[in-house]
Amino acid sequence: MARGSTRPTSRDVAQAAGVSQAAVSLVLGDKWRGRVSESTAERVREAARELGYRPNLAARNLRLGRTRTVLLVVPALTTEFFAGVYTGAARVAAQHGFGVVLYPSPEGVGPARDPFASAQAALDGVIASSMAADALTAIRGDQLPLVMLDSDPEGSLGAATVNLGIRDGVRQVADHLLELGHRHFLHLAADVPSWTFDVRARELAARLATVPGTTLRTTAAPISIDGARTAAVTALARPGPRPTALVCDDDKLAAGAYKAARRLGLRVPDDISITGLDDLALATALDPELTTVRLDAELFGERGMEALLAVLEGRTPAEGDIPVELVVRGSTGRPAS
Amino acid sequence: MARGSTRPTSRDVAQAAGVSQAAVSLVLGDKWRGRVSESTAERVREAARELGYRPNLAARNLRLGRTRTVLLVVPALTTEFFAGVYTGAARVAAQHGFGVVLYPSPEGVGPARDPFASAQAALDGVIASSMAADALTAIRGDQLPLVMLDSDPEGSLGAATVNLGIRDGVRQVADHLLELGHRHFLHLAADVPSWTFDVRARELAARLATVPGTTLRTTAAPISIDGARTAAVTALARPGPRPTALVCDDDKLAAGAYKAARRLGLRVPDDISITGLDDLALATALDPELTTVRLDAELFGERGMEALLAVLEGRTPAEGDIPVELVVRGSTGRPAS
DNA sequence: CGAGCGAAGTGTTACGTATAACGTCGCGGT
DNA sequence: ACCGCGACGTTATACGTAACACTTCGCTCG
Repeated sequence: MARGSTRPTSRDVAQAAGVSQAAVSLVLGDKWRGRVSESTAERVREAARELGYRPNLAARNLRLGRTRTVLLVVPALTTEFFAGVYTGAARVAAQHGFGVVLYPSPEGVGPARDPFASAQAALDGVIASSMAADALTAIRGDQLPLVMLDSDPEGSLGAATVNLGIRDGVRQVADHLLELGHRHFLHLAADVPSWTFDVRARELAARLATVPGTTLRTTAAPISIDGARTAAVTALARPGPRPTALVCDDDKLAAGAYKAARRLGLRVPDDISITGLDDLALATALDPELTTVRLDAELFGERGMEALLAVLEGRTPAEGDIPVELVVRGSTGRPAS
Repeated sequence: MARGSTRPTSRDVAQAAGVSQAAVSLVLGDKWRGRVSESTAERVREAARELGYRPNLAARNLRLGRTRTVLLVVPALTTEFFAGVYTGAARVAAQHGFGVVLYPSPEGVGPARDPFASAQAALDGVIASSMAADALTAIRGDQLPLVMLDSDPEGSLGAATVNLGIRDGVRQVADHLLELGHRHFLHLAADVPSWTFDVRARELAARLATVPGTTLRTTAAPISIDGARTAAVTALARPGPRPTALVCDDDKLAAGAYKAARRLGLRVPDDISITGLDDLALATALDPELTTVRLDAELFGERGMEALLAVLEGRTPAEGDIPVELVVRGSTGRPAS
């Protein structure tokens, strides 16, 4: 189905309205006050409507060297978390006349070298979360303004960063469990090399190290419910004193931990306390409901977009982590002494 | 942080290599066989590398009138289902040298009129799922080749459609429950006006109508776990014979149904059988695991992309629904007679 | 009465690329 | 001696838009 004849251009509209192309551009660009009479303006608008004229954005982008469009790169679409990030970013963007386009960073989908090769045509900047280093340098090579979400402020090659208060969240989880009397911990860690997960491990270890008599073991698992289940079953079956608290890197891993506990005949929270991180819908679908750390994904997206706008306008982005909140539900309790 | 000086153009590369801009275009476009000597070609490539040259895609798009980029519009990012759709579409696209960009159709994020206003600059076509009718006509107005996912073949204004075998899936669910002996059904329906949900309702009603003595009630709920819980609690508490089978429009609604059952003191599946549709990770995180219909999201995405490529090349897209599969787990059983 | 000014436009150019059309040069064939 | 041709490039142009610089004309003001 070929594109009919060919799309009408502003020149076609001009001819139909009996004016010059420049006049059409002025009218449709809303810059005609005092330059074109109301009657001619209306004639132009009418002609445009008649022909079904749509400006060719490739041409406009070329002319203006700017697109009012931004790319949001997300690690994967497997959780609703990034849906929230997108929503927040899109809201702020819309307020400033910007659009947001998503690019899930491919994992096994073609070479990682061309995340934007295709889209870059229409981009003013990039917001990226947990991105491979080579892709990162590719963007920097493109000189595209870049904001990193939840990334190492040191290693981000000078790009602006916006971070959640993950460290604070992990500390709150640790404090909560310590207060309940737990001393033997298992950390179910995400099997993904990323700063945001490194921080979780470091902070948990650091906090527990301040309390004498605590033990901490760690096991890594892929971020999937069944991967987590397998890893947790193995780790919990190991000899030695069984941990009474299972700290998971995110809610999905926690869901796997529930399955592991069921399989081993352990009751939550009587035999073992479980915590997550994210506060997804999944958290309240579990039985008992999951004690977790609520991350405000939308606020995260908003702050990311605001930072990018700041960079685009030559300002310095705001600093400071986004606060998080411990949500205590039924999956944590006192350990059986 | 301004863009350094300004990006190097092909002309800059030409000057550095001591050739014309046309030669640069030929070499970098890999069309130089028999037109440029190997040594000059190498000199051009070297200069391009040196300057860090990247072609301006806006200019290229303008020149070629084509972008090798495609937009995937998804209704929301709240489930992993569309992650699979994207993965499949991107895989096929990559094999054909195309890229895919995502656009979550905004719900309350700015006017619905500009889903692509921003991105359209760089698009050859659109794959869209459950799209509002006005946005649909907007695309058609843009003359952009369009493939609709899971949409009414009749009402799609002549656009190509690729559909899952939802009807077949619903019929399998109904058959399974009827076979177990259920006669009193509650349909927990998604509160979203969309063909894909209409079909579920129609097919379920049609199938049950063929068996004398069955009853079917319906209640609508927003697609969220807690929205579904509320709706299900209300519906199940209504007077009259309590349904023994609860058919949910998707897995997320089913998770809400579990919560409702817990709240009402009903055991699954002894007191009530529950079914979902999607087979998300959520399905096996529930206790007992959910009987549901597995949709092959990746295959769905692949078929969608293949259809769009067919349209772009003037071919006729393949026909036929994508098969689905009933997965029986622990959430369905015989009703207490 | 002429300078000046605002309204209402138009002519032209540039953005960076891809490619069709055009040169030039040396050499082999007749 | 001259034509033709392949190798190696270059020149020129168009894609559709936005915006700068300019023109024309009727009026007002000093």
